[in-house]
Amino acid sequence: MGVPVSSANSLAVEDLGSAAQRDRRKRILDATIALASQGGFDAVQMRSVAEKADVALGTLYRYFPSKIHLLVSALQREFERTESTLRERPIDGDTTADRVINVLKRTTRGMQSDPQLTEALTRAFMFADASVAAEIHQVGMLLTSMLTRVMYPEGDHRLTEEDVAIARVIGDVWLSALVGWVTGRSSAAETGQQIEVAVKLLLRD
Amino acid sequence: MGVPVSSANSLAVEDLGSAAQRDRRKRILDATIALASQGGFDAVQMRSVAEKADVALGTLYRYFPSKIHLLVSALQREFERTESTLRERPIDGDTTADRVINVLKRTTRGMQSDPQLTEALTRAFMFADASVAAEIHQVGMLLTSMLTRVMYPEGDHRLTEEDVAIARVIGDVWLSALVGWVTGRSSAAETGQQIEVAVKLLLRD
DNA sequence: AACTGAAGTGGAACGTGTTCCTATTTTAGA
DNA sequence: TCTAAAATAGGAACACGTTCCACTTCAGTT
Repeated sequence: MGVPVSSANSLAVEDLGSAAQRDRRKRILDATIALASQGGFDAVQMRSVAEKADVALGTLYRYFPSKIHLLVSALQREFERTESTLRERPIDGDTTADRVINVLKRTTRGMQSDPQLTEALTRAFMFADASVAAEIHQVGMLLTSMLTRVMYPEGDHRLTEEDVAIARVIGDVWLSALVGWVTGRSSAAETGQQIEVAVKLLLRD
Repeated sequence: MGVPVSSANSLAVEDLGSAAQRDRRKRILDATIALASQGGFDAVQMRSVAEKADVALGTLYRYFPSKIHLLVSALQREFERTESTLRERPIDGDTTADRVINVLKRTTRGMQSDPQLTEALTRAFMFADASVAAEIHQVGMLLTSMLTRVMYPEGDHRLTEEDVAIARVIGDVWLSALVGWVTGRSSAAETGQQIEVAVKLLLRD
């Protein structure tokens, strides 16, 4: 058992020994983002990704066992970036609710500025089946922890179960709102509204 | 332009003139449910559905323009059944929260008793893109109205915007929980728990 | 009863995700 | 340095969603 959890799934960065391999992985994800950004989910075709990343199709599948794994991994990388950006700058807003709303709206605006990319990543996330559970779980944790940190920026706050539950519910609403926006059911404004209402319902302190 | 809205989408029951057509539509949805129930999303193959429904592939596509439309329409029919069953029997529970929790848990249990079918329908619903917006919207409305009715069983209650917002949030959480269960990220017990916590947070009266 | 357009049949064909195979290159260890 | 194993390249082949086409059947009109 030298190989960890990810053996059955995407090759995580930690699993990759050589610099060349890390570079290949990066090239693949870059190509994925570029194609998604330009043409959305349908434009991310495995042959195109392979070609753009200058990698054989078989190699692509060795790194990411399916299109969904690939896209969810891309989402994960993007999300980690967002999260670390967020970690740096202070969060403005007096109340807990305000801070959460600010952060979510800012993040949502960011995603809406690249609709095709958001469509691709969101749909992959939602379509993922059990085989992608590990990656999905990662993203879910990241989202929840991002939210709890925004709720309680002081590092010393001890999270109750209720805090975590609230963060989870907010995350759920955010995802639903995003799906609604991606599928053209709701406008950007409505999406923001939807999140704001939910947060205010949940965080009335 | 004799054909209404649904021209670009699935043929709704109302659009179908002859009894033979209504019957074909029914056969197709029955076949879909049967296949989904047996093998989930992947087992619902358009050729199999056509064969099982005793209909040509082209005809299947005339009735439902894509696999996703087909599955979402099946979901809609199932959901309407659930809803009308629910409408008959009285809802037990003293508080609003209790009633909502009871109904959601009962419904969830029902879905969990046929995991493959639930997987197929849920994934189709989540994967749907803009072209299925009409059908998805229908289902969303049905869910929200089902929830508000459970919240206020007396017909005379006047719904506030907040009531509707709460119903929507609960619906979002329910969907997320379902997706989590379908993808093996959470157990049936956790799913119930998740819903219960959210409802209690939102309906503390 | 014959005519006409819509609906249905049967099946070929195409695109893209996925798998698989062989030859070549790279890497690690002796 | 040499060699075996692992990784990659290149690409054929397969599966299933989707499209398309030629033909037949059906329903309504004259």
